[in-house]
Amino acid sequence: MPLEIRPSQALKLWRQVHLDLVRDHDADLSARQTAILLTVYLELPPHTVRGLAQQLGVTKPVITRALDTLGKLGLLTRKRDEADRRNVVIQRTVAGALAVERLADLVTEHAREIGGS
Amino acid sequence: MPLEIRPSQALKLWRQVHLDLVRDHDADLSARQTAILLTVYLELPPHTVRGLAQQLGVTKPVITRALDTLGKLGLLTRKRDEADRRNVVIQRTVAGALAVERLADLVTEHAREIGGS
DNA sequence: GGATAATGATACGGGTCCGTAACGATCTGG
DNA sequence: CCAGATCGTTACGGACCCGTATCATTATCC
Repeated sequence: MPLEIRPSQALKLWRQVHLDLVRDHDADLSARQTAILLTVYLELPPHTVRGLAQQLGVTKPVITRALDTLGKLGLLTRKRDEADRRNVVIQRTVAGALAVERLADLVTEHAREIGGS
Repeated sequence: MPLEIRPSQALKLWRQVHLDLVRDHDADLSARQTAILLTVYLELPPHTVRGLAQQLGVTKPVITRALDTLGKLGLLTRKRDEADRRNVVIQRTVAGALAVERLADLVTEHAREIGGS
């Protein structure tokens, strides 16, 4: 059973959630950073720099820098892979899980408000 | 009739759309820029710097700079208000309307894909 | 008309991010 | 064991954005 949503509703939803994110002084994440954050929290581990770069279609330094920022915000951490010490494994944090959960609530709540318009 | 969506679906939707935005090399807009763009295209004109600053809860230079960027991308333009020449009216553009429409399609399409999960 | 208020833009010092190119560390295979 | 491949990070010059304070322009009101 598909999720029914019309273009006009989609835009209202997108706008309202972004307004909330901005007004709550949640860090002003870019589209790239958001994509990385959600990929780490929704897809099965392990997550590596190279893997994320491939999934997003960007270069590795872009991922490294985004991880610097997201790490500074406490939304995730890095750990050396002991099996193959060339790799770095990106791990979730409590703060990151809370932020993602909060985003989910924001979206669902605004979706309910919008309703049939 | 409210728009039914569960938190897990909301997150999947949010991630998929952001992944598409990143992969298509659509300009990597921040949450603030997105909020401004959608406000201009969804709310009734006229839009001013001061009005947008109030709605987003940010200072005026933030709006000015965002308009610089969005203007450079061709997504909207500024025009002096002839009635009160202190004001600047933010106007929509064809390219901006297309980008917004494309975002709407992206959201609706991914919503359909996600369905009952 | 002249003081006051309001609007949007700009200056500033500091931080972040960009893409390209190079780098050190680590693994792999002959 | 050592050349080559692979991983993530860093260096670099340039562009953008931040928040605060200030600016020029325009309108208002006595």
